[in-house]
Amino acid sequence: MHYPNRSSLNEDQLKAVTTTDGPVLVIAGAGSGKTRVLTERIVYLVGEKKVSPWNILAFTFTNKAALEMKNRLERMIPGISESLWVGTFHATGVRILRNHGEYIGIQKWFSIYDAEDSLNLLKNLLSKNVPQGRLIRSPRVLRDTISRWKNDFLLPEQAFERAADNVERRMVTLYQEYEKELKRAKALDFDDLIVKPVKLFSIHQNIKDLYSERFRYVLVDEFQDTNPIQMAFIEALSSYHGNLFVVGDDDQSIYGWRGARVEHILNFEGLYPGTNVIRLERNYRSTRTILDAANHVIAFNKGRKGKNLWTDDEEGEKVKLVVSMDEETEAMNVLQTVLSLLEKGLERKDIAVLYRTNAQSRALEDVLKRGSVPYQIIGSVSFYDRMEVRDILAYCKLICNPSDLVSLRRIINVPRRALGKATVAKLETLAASGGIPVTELIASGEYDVGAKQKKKSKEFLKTFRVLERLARSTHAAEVIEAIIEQTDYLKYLKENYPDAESRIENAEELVAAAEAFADTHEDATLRAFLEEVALVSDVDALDEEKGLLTLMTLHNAKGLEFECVIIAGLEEGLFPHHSSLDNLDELEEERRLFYVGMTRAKKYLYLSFANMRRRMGFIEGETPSRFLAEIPERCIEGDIEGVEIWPRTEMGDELDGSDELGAPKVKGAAERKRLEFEDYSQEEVVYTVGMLIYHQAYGKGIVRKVEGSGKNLRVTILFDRGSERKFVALHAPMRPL
DNA sequence: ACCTACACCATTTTT
DNA sequence: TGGTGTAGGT
Ligand SMILES: Nc1ncnc2c1ncn2[C@@H]1O[C@H](COP(=O)(O)OP(=O)(O)OP(=O)(O)O)[C@@H](O)[C@H]1O
Repeated sequence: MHYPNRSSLNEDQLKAVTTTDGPVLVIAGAGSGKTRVLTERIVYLVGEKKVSPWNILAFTFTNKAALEMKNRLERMIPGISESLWVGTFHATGVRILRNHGEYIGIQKWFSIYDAEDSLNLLKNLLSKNVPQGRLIRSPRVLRDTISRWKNDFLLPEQAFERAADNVERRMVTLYQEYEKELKRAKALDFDDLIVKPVKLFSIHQNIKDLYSERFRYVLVDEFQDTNPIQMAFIEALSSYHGNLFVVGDDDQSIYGWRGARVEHILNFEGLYPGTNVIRLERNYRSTRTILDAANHVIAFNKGRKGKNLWTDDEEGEKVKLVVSMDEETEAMNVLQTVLSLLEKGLERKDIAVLYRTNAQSRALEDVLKRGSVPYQIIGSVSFYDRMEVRDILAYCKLICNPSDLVSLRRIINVPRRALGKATVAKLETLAASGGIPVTELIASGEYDVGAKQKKKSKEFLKTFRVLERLARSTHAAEVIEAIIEQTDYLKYLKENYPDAESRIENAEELVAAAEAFADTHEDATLRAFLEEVALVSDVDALDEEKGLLTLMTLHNAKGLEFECVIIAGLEEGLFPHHSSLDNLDELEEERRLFYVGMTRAKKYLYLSFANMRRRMGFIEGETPSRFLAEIPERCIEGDIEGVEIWPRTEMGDELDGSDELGAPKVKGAAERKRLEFEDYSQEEVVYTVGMLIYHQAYGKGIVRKVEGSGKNLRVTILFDRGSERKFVALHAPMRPL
């Protein structure tokens, strides 16, 4: 067989596949086949250039993408995936640390902390530092800041230099203490999985050489969303041979908020002189109309490399705009749309509903349940985030790593063992001064607590020892079963939670997950299972077999494609989101996100907008997203299932007089309709209890309650139709009667 | 130590 | 609207 399979690649793709040596930058537009290029390139290297798969390292954005790539490669060249490294940055980092972490004092079986574990650690830290602790109000902000520093490759010292004020300097101090605590717990947080390998490479040149000499070819997917620490990781790993191949699309950079730098792709040639730049501009995914619409939207962004994405595909159907009264109606319209598409012969797995925020999934979920359309939600509350699952996993982590304080704190009193805050704090300090894990302290018996807590703590240790021994001799599923049994966890759930039933199901599902893990992995130890669990992402759970309609955020949809895409919630303040409205860079990132969403669609694209939406408990009037006005009129139509189309005007008009951030001043009917809403708010209406009002959407009602004042004036209305709702008076489309 | 009630506040997106 | 943190009672 000859590699590559030339008939399945166009000229540019072929060039990207066969340009093997030196730095190569592939600017791959949406749907231009970069997945195919990446795969074929590896096949070409191994099949034609006789490169050993052992010498190849490829980074993907998700574990699922890595698995799919391995499977595809395996089909083409059986046996290839055994020695080839394909994975996410984090998975690769873990692999390196398990092998060589000991060189920088990381024990082989460190715990991996996810965002919630990190948060718990920080909360505990803050509670210990009462006096200064007040300077930092939100542990979440602290956690995100530290994470951001790590992703920016800023060690505490460097972060301190840049700290702008006392609050930030205090955060740096806490960053340092947090690092110490992690070390004490023999744990790494998620960001460390890349930070530590980079540190390892910088301290031990020989280890760096070991890897970079091995990896003659390094490939990176989704390069536009790499952050500085990942870049340092890539640089180190490709340093010896310099055959670095990166693929990305500056127009699809959507993770700037967590430190990703588009500059990596924009300045790549400067960083790597002699780079071969290849552009893939032929789109194989979408219809001409969808591509036309998406191209126009993204053209509103300044500061892009610019590309001319084209397709030979048919014109296809127009983009459809659906307007609804409120989010419930929107959900119902989505359901209607889905049902009509199914009638047309599409399958559920061909349809995705995308939205900006996870909160939007609720209304959709309710309606889909009632409509009995089988669906899956990616993200939101992930299975591994459930309290009961986390409890059991905390037992697992503690068993593998008794120093893991965060896990210990979580479960030492779950189920209740009379070991409360005071007792645990005492045990912790004592253990810390002896430099031993709390479990060992209990074993030594050298601690002074109440008689009851001493007895209970000994009992806890006994259970722990049994589980520890079990973990050494058997696989994960059995250990987890034993945890549930030995601790009488299900009884605890029944006695303390009214919704115990579903929690018990989740506990059982965790056992099933561990069993499934054993079926597919040679190493099914508890440690291996924990590692897998720590690294899974939400999209990894995406199911394409069971024929499910898919609901997920636009971020999660990156890299995927569907026959039909429905994007919900196209409203100012939601998409683009509030927080990005006063910053051009962030606004442009929102636009890229919209672009990513649009370009997921192969044949059908629906855009949905609601006139009202519940936000933080209140109902607010919404105006259509500026992004809608950026779609040329020729590409879009409305009137789906009897819903009125949002009236639109010509592009030129819309651009005219747009403000600095590109918010178009829409003229014509759309503007008129919007003004109708805003007119209400301009009258300074004084609402009093008992006043009769008319609401644009809900009809007549009576004021039941008035709270707050000015911008925050809230009124509760009981409508003649029977419902009672609360509004922000300023935004509500209503007037007194 | 543990439970309940209440006040507060946050909400963007996640490997 | 909801989840979380805390005060006060048992
Ligand atoms: N040479 C080709 N001929 C025909 N179809 C192709 C070719 N290359 C790729 N495709 C098809 O184009 C579609 C998009 O490919 P792929 O998912 O790799 O795009 P992508 O570049 O990763 O897009 P994005 O950046 O938007 O995620 C796929 O369905 C793929 O099968």
